[in-house]
Amino acid sequence: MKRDSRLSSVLHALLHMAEQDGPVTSETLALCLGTNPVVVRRTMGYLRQAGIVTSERGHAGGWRIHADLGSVTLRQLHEALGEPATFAIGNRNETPGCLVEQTVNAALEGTFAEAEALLLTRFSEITLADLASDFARRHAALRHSRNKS
Amino acid sequence: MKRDSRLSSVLHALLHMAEQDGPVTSETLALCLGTNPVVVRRTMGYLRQAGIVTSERGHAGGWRIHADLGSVTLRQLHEALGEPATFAIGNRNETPGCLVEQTVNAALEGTFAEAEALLLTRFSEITLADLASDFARRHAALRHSRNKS
DNA sequence: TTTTTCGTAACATCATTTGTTTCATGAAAA
DNA sequence: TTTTCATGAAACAAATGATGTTACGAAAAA
Repeated sequence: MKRDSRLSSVLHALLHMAEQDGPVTSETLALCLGTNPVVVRRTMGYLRQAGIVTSERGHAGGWRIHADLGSVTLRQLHEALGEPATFAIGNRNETPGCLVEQTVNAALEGTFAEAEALLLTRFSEITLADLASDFARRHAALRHSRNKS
Repeated sequence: MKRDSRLSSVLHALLHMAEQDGPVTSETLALCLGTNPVVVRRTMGYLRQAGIVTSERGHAGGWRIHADLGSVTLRQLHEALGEPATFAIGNRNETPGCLVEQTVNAALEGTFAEAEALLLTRFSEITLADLASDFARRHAALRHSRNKS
């Protein structure tokens, strides 16, 4: 199953951008992500529409975070990306005439809805600032283990 | 995103089989599901391997449920199907060298794991018997509303 | 005016599920 | 024994959707 990795991508990009003072180009981000600048523009475009980042053209242009790291949640990013389908498992037929299938759909939908609600709740509890401090912790731990060895 | 609808399919098939006394052919199930007999065999084959159904060839052959309806949970069916990926959202790179990406992955994986655990717990709480009685309730309600009108 | 960089459209590639064709095999009926 | 009905399985085709690529236009700064 091919998974939508855009949330993962934009998080990766945003944390790299958070480490920089100035704007970061699509080219640079594409190198970080191992992809293509056009894909970066396409994906980051959703975040621009949501007001989370800005972009500037020409010399010294690129992408900037246009929000406080502590105020941007994973849920906002997920919404900015258009709330892509959460589950890779689904009903065969969304509007069945068959009563048996309606029964099956209802059971599965209820269960998926519950799991999705939990996922979105957790997403709304995690900010970019949280991830940035996680990263700082990992970075420090790595330096420490390097010094020891 | 193309969703895996096999769990939905086998549930639909199993409930139809539960309504029948004798075996049900792949041909009949394919008509119920709006698909192809070969697809039915392919999918039901997983349930046979798990011992949930049996199949017989030749005249008066077909598929039978080989378990008590109350003892088969959605989780067992999900496992029988090979535990397909739950989420349509995932990490871009599963084994990143980049520490930023490791941080992002860890955060997402933890969240997804929690949501998946909830989903599997709910799956383990729902049996075929539950769905069958749901169906009976819907069926009765439909007959009632028909009589009134 | 040249270079840099984003914006966008159009198309190509790739992966995965689902559907289809085909033939072999086994079991029961004629 | 032959025919019919059914599954088993392999191989291939179609459809879908994310991702990658090419190409060109527009804007901003050197």
